[in-house]
Amino acid sequence: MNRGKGNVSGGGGGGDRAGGRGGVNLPALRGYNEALLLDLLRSAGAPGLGRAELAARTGLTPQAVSKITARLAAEGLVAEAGRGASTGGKPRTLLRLVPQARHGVGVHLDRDRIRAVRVDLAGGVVDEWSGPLDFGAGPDLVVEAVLAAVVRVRARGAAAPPVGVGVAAPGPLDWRSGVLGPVTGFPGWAGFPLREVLETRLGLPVALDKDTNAAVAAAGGPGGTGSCVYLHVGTGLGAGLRLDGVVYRGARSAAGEFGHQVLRLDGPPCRCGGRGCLEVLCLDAVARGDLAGAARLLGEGAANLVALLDVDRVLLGGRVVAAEPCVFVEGVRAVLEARALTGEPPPVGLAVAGVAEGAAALALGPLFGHG
Amino acid sequence: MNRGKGNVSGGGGGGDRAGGRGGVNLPALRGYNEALLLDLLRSAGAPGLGRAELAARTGLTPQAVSKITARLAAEGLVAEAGRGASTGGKPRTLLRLVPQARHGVGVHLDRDRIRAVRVDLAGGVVDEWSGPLDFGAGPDLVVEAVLAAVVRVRARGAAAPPVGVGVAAPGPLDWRSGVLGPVTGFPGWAGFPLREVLETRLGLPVALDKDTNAAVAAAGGPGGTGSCVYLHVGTGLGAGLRLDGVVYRGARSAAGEFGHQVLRLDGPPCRCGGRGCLEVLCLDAVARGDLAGAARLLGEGAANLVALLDVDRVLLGGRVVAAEPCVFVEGVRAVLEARALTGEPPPVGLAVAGVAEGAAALALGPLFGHG
DNA sequence: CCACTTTGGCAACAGCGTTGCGTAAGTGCA
DNA sequence: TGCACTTACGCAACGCTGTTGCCAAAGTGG
Repeated sequence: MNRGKGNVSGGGGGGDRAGGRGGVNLPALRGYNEALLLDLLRSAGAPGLGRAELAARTGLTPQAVSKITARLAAEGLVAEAGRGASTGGKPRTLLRLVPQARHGVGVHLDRDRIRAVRVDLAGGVVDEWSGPLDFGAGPDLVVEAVLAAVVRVRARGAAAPPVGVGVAAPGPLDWRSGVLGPVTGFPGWAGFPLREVLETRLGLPVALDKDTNAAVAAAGGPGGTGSCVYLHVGTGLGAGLRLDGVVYRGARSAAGEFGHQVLRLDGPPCRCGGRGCLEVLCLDAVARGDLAGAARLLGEGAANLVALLDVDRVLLGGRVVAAEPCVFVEGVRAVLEARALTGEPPPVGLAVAGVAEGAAALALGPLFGHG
Repeated sequence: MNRGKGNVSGGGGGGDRAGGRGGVNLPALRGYNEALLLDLLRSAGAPGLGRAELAARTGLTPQAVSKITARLAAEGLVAEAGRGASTGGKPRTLLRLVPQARHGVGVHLDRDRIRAVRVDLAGGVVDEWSGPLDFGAGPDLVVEAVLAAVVRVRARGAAAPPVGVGVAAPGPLDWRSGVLGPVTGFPGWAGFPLREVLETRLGLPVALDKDTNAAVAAAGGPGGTGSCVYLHVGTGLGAGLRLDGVVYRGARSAAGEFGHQVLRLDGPPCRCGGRGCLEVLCLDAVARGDLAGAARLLGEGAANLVALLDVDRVLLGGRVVAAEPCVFVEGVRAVLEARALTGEPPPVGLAVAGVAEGAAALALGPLFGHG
């Protein structure tokens, strides 16, 4: 292992990922530093960064940065982009990411639709396609649908193949093994090794994750280091957690069960067996047409979560939210404001990027050292 | 930076810790791999591990492991410990950690007591001392008390100084800067740079953290990789989170506010301004003498948390729990059992190691690459 | 016009894990 | 008892990493 030679994605640590951390050898170190610089350049965005600035941020010497960026430039991932203002000496020659150098594909499997996007390294959508889907039709048909969707957005001709394909599916699923669980309403999926099947059929690395996790991966934007939660209100309630910049999935990939927190002991019974779960209360309010009330309830749940995890930002999404975005954003914000323990509550916003974009971001993750 | 030469603690990544990740150079790589092997040997415990086994677990070559362990042996951190059983060839010569090679000191500042321990590398308590403390007497007196406590447990004579000193204090406090916040009941502490002051006075690295974080760091035991929560019931309610093996502190070091989750909308008012917080409900039950009811309420809050974070293990501690441990463990366990969404609920136990031991573990963290 | 600052490349270097190969020390079978 | 085989592990040479020393380029400011 750790024979990564010439490929940027070779970094990350090596070793078996079962259990503890792996050892680091020189190819892994090289890959890590390359990914680190790529990540910094991606975060920096348009104007670009000078080599000296990269050196200061990473703690590497300017000479090392020059060597590494030269390798990245040789691979076409990085290019010079004019000069910056002088600070009393020679002006820095700016470097920027070349977004078109590589691509990633993301696929969102919803219960009744499929959407696929192809994104460049900057996260911009280059191509997209969506169509109907019957998730309940079972693995075989859905696999074919995914393959067809990937073909539709995949670059044709001589262009390089995508770095990887990210697939976002309804939970529960085991992220480590890539195997689906008993999806609510579609128990027939339980135990299907979707990631493995897709990797074989596509011949590409596949990242399979829950839709909420994909959403929060995209929502965070590139290179985010803070903590952020995505709250989804649709058929059910779910949460995606990005803690200290990385998606948190929990010991058994089951983290994010946000809807079954009890908000009202002795409240109405929930399908989970409990009573007074946020999901029951919130969806009941939605069914009654009381969106403001639903938003307040969602806010209470969000406030519990904000207090526990001290997050930077709260993002909302899902079909119910999309119907009346402002009502939900304002309702949640008001509750967070009222329940803030100290200081400012975290800002509340709408998840702008889609789930498919998030899945693509997960597929590109290893390139930037987030895999 | 990154000039670590000959010192094991030099690893970890280097670079400024503000913002993103740092770059890795050769000294940092060396330190990382040394810490990794030390961590594996610590986790392995008594019988020891062979070099070949270390190589298999890390992904490094056997030759690299031999070189690294030779360096560690030269520093006295590792020693050979007999031979293992043969598996068809030459039997492996076992290596084990030398617990006495280094020490760490942990100090627990409670509201009315101070306790200090000295632990060896295996986490075993070598020396301990405790005495009364008036945390409200203010920073100056408490700093003197800490210094005195460290002197009492510190190894005398020619022994090497401790690797570091960990201090656990009531929150809120800012872990990154080492500055205390407005501690509940003792607002005079707000803004006091305890870590900096102690580092100057002691001449040793100091790790300052919330008591709940220290508790969960110890509770996890050495080298844990799963997710674990520690729930504290004392004057208030608090939680320490260890997610994927590392202590999670949140964006502003405020994570773990477990007591102010709303369990009963329109319940009794709480000092935080909300209504029906777990803390109010639970402590009211305690005040009424209804410990079983308090345990059930704690269980409901724990179940919310378990569902959200998918933790492996739940640990209980604090004076209220200590009064009737079995009632709380059984009560929480019963609720988790009833509210388990799928599969087995995580086991519930008592936090056996103390907070001071956890503080010491935080001080030893950098040695094992957990800093 | 010149001193100064800052950027960034070339070449030699120290140090990391890796490769190739030899030796030590067991097991298993005839 | 003898021999083939397996496994563990060290020595020496090596390739590749980031680092250091030095120098050219390209600005600013008096």
